[in-house]
Amino acid sequence: MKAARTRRMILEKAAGLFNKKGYEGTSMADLEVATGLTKGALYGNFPDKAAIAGEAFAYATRMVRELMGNTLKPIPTFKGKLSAMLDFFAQYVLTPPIPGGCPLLNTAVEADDNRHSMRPVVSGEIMQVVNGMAALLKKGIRAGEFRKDTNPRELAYTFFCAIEGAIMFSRVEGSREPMDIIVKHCKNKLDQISNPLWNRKG
Amino acid sequence: MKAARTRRMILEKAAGLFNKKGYEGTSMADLEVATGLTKGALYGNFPDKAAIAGEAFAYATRMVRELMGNTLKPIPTFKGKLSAMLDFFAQYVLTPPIPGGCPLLNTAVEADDNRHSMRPVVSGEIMQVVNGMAALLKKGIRAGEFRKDTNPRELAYTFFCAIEGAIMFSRVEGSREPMDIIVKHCKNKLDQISNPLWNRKG
DNA sequence: TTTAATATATACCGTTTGGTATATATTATA
DNA sequence: TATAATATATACCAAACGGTATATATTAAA
Repeated sequence: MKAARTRRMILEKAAGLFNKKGYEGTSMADLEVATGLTKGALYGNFPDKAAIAGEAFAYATRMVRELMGNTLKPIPTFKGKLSAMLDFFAQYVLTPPIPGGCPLLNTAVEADDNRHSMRPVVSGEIMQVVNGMAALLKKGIRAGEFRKDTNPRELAYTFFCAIEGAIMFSRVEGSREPMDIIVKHCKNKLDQISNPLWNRKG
Repeated sequence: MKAARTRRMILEKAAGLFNKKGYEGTSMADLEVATGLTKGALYGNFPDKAAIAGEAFAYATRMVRELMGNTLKPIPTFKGKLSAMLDFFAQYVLTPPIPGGCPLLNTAVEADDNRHSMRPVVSGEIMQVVNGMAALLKKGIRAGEFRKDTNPRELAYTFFCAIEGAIMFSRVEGSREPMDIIVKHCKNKLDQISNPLWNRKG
């Protein structure tokens, strides 16, 4: 069927639009222009605007997750993976994989008071990222890369929140500086929790 | 003049509305309901919707700044002030002074791609907060509370970004847990940079 | 208390909103 | 290639949008 390709194209364009302009700020007319289609085609593939936005968010997070997965896969050490993860998020500032910055941040801020149905969805996606970071820290401890008194959960939460805050800060300021400071700080922390043997290694 | 009180009342209601529902998500009809006034009164006091939103943001940040200033004023030590600052931001999660969470976060996320004119305004407000934190750290170093190898600017950026990310996280999850973890982490950091004499003091 | 100035309400404007019914292309199957 | 199924375009809808002109209250000054 042709619809499958069309659906994907719509979601790709919609993901960027909603991420940049928000749900209320994006009109069906905007989607017509971005996709080069008409309302007939859009409503033929999706029941309504909310469905497009919902699937577009799922598309966006899947894209980012896949991209990050591919980036981390070849890296041998857990410290290296975490460091690359920080660099990956740091990219969000000027060259985000989905135009408009981090879909988690944008959708979370929009969904905390409005768009109630999106809250558990966004929350779940965030938990996946944080749990992923915590898992890397745990494995790193077991592998002897990190000190045993490291608190994986606390550190994962801290890294994630600092990075998301830095995305907000850097994007509104139009400068990489805040993000660079946060990434540097987090990498220092990674060095601090590293066992001497592994320091300067990954 | 009566207009002064009316203006203030409009801004007070508008600040909460825009902070909760965003600029695009808030209609003039919403403002009529919230204020109990009609369009005639609203447009008699402000030229257009953008002006209301702009002044409402200024109102919101001024309120928060005054509230925080009064909270920190009676605290004697710089470490105590910084600790109270963390607690103050932590409040944002469930009982924000302006309904809808942190105006800096909400407006920044909305303004990075849309509402271009608001970007320098939000950026300026954020820098005030970060510079305020950095100033407290610097004074704390000079007063002997904090170690001399502390980097005030880097730490202020990190605290601020972590807290803002935690506000986003906690609000979308509807739980204080992420924020509590970040506040605990930041306070630990404050202990780490404290000189032994001052530790456990304030 | 009258009057001039100010502030608010009412009624309306053109445009845009999300969404639908239906006609027309475009596919894939036989 | 004829045909049935699918996909897209066109034309339209009522409602809501931001904003305005003007009439009516309300306030402050004389």
